[in-house]
Amino acid sequence: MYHMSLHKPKKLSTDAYKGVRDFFPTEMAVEKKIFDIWRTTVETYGYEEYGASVLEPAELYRAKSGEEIVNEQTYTFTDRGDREVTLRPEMTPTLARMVAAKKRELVFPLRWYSIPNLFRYEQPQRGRVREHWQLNVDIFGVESINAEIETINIACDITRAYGLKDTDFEVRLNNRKVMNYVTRDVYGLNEDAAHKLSKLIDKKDKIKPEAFEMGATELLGDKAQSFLTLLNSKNFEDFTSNLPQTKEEHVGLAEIRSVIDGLEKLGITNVRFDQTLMRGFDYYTGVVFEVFDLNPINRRAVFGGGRYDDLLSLFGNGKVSAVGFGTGDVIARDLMETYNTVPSSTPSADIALIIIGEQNTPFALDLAQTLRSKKIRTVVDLSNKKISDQIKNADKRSILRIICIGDEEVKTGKLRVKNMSTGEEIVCTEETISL
RNA sequence: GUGCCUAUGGUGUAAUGGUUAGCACUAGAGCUUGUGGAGCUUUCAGUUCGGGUUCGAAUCCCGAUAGGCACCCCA
Repeated sequence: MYHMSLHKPKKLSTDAYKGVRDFFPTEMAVEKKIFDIWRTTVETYGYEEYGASVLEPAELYRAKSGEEIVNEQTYTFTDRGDREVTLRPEMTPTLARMVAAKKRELVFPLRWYSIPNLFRYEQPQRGRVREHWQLNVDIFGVESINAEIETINIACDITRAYGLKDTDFEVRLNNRKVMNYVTRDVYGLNEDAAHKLSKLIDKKDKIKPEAFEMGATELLGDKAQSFLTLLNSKNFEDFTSNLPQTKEEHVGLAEIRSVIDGLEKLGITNVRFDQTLMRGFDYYTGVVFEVFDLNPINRRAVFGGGRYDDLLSLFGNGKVSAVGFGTGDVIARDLMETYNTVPSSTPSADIALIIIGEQNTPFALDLAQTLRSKKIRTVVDLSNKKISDQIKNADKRSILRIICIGDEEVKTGKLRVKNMSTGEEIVCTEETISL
């Protein structure tokens, strides 16, 4: 126990801390179901689970994300040894650290997944909380776009397992190589201007067309109009034909084409090239993708990921090609609620033992052990209440079967297993009992 | 960090500025000491907090706090 204020007994709030969730058994059952979908799906692709501590040195994120993000958007504190510690806001740096650490002894290609809880210090709103659980799926050591195809395939399998049909969602693709080619080679921007332009593209759907056009003109001058035409291309073919003539197809475009073709061969046709898809991370180097629910109520991406071939070089161990994605439990819940596929809860036990008369408790406890040894989930009613109350209680918990244990049963050893939905009773003994 | 909205028992809700703040659900007790789902009786429990206006505030005003939503940001 901890000390409460001695002079002023103030009631403690029963609310969970801002932006984090309590999981009461009803909610926990749903959470477990989500994790179960994640685990069983990725394991059919041969992925292995890994884990790590929620605590990381703050510098792990500073290296990549910058001072401001660590200070303002993470939970960071100083420990007793004056170390800056951060509650992990994402898993990828931890994963990169782990893979880099054992790079020489790991067998590639590596297929790893994890379900970490992640923390972000932000204003909670729909689809966004301060602590969430996220499935992270990554494949290391595959240079070809088959890695992209595999991970997107997994993402689609999981989305379907949530209860969505292929017509309910859409995979959106882009390629950093293409965007770099467009901004640097085609429009001749320097790194800084290219970065600004990609931020602007990211905002395109959120700001007014005039504001977007103005921003584009600022960066591109008289080339802005041709850029706008390019960016407003309706589809992939349209986009490639709006690009200025080049001798041969750019490698980034070829990758996109291959991913779309490869997925189509696997029966995934709800894939669309989206030239405005940027994703916030700077570390992506190739194909980036998101999965979106087409129902506008869920505005946030269901999945997001891409290729990040350079990240491991942060740890000075050379490059390792990598493709991965993440998806959260919050959006999974939102989707299952939207599509009415939230799994119903299952009873906590297969059978309830009802005790009539306290003197019969030892017999019931012994019988319970026998049942459990037969893998029958057994709960003993220890309330000493009236028989009707005990039966009511079992009924409220949707426990399908009961046995009443009174003087008569203890004396004769004859037990009656009652089925609560049919009312049917089966006579047996402790030795012959089964469900 | 900014803006908008909201705040009544555990939950969901009702109450032209004017009775003792009503109802439903849940939970507890009972009608019912060997068989449940129904019904009836009954108990516990509420105007977020602090000011102000008024003869009178759950109701109107101001502030605080909390929550939701959106922006910012998005790993």
